[in-house]
Amino acid sequence: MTIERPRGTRDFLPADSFRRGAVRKGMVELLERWGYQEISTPTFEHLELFTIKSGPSITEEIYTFKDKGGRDLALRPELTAPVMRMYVNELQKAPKPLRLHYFGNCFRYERPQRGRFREFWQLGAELIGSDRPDAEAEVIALAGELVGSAGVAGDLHIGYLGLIRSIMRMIPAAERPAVMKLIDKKERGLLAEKLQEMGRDHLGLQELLDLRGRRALDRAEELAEDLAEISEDLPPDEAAAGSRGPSTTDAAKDRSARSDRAAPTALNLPHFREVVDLLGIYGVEGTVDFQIVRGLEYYTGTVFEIYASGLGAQNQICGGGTYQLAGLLGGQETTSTGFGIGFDRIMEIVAVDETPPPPIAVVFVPQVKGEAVRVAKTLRHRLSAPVVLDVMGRGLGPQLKQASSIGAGYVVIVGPREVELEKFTLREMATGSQEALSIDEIAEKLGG
RNA sequence: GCCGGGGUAGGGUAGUUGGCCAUCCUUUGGGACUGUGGAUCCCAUGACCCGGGUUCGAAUCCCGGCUCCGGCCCCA
Repeated sequence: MTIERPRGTRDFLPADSFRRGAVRKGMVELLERWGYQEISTPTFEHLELFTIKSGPSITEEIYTFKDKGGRDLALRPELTAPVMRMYVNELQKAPKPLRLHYFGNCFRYERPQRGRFREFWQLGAELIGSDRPDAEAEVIALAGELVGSAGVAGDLHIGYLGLIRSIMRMIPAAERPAVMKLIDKKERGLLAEKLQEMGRDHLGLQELLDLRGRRALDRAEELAEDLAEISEDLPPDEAAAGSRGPSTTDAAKDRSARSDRAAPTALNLPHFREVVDLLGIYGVEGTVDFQIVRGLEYYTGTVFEIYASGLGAQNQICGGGTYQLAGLLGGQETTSTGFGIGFDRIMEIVAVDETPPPPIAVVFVPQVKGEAVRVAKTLRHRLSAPVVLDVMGRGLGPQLKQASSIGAGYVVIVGPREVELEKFTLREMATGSQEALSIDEIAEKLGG
C-alpha cells in the first residue's frame, strides 16, 4: 500500500515545474514592468477574514481547522482578502497608489473537475487607492496583456454594475437575489417571466443585458434617463424596507445579507465610458457586457472577466473589478481595482516551447575523481548550464551512456591523460567530435 | 451533494463463459564492455485501487468505499 495524493491535488514533475516556472516568470516580468511589486501573505489566515468578505456559508467550501490554541483558521481560498488584510495591517499609510502583484496556492473544498482543483494557484494584481477611470483602465489593460503574453487568446468582457443596480432598486429586495442569479446564469427566458410576474418588465433590464460593443454605451445612457423618469413614480424603497422573504440557498442569504453593507454605487456612466475609451488607447480589445455581475456587493462599478476556449466548463481564466474592502476589514475605506488569474487554467491551454538548457556531464576515470570534482566546480561557477557528475560509481562507458540518456549536449572527459596535460577532452554528443582544451577554453566555448 | 464513464508494475497495455508461476512493450538497476554514449543480447526489480461477499477457486461476478476523467450544483 502506498500513500496517495490527497484528492484534488497534483504533483508537478520536473517538466511541469519548468513550464509553470517559465510562464510565471514571463508574467512577473510584465507586472514588474508596469510598476507592480510582489508581495506574499500567509497560506492560512483567521477564518473570519473570509467570512467577513464572503459570508458565513463560505465555511462549507474552504479548509478550516482549529489550531492547538483553539483559534479558527482557514487555508486561504483566494488572495484578494489576504492582500487587503495586509494593506489594512501595514500599508494604509504608504503613498498611494499602491501597485501590488502576487502568486500563491489557494485551497477550496470542492468537487474536482476540469480546471478545478482543491489546491490551485492564483496570480493577481491590485491597484489600491484610486477610484478613477485611469486606475481601472490600467488594471484591465494589464490583465489583458498578461493573458496575451502567455500566448492565450482571451475574450475580455467589461461590465458596469451601476446601471443594473439602479434597476435593482426598482425591484423588491426579496426578489433581487433570484433576479441577479438569473442574470448571472444567462437564463433570459426565465428572467423575462420573472420580470413580467413582478410587473417590472418595463425597466429596460433585458435590453441592457443584450447590449454589446460600441453602441452599448449610448443606448445605456438613454436607458438610464428613462429609468430616472420611471423611478419618480415608483418609490424605490417600496420593497427595500420590507421583509426579505425566504431565501432558497445559503449563498442567496449571504448575498441579501451583504447587500445591507453594499458599497455605494453611483450611476456614473461617463466614468465607465472613460474607462472604455482609455482601454481603446491602451489597445486592449474588450466587449462591453452588462451581464457581468460578479455577485459580491463590495464591487463598486466596473467589473470584468476574461474567458478562453479549450477549457471545458470552467472557461473563465481571469476575473476582477473595482471594490471597497478595506472598510469591511477594519481599515479606512479606500477604492481598489484588482484581478485574479487562474494560473492552472492558463497552463492548460498555453503553448510553451521553452525547454530547460541541456546539462553538461563531467565524466571521469575513477582514479582521478578528485580532479573531476574540481572541474565540475569550476564549470558550475562559470556557466549557467547545469553541470552533473557521476555519483553511481560507474565506469567511463556507462557514464557516457548516462550522459546520453539525460540529453547532455557536451561531455567533459577527465582521465589521467587529461590531468597530466591539463587539457580536458570536450566531446560534443550530437556529433561525437572531440577536442583537447584547457578548463578556461572549455568555459569560454560553452558560453561562460 | 448529484449524474455518467474509468482504475492491472514508474508510464503504456493483454487477460473478464471465474481455473496452472498474470501478457507484452517501455522505463529503472546490473552485466556482456574497469579510457568513449545511442545498437543488440542476458539478468534483475516492479502491478490486479481498498474492504467485504459469492465460490473448492475471483484481476474477472456482487455490494460498499476511495480515487481519476467529464458534466451538474457552486464558483469569493
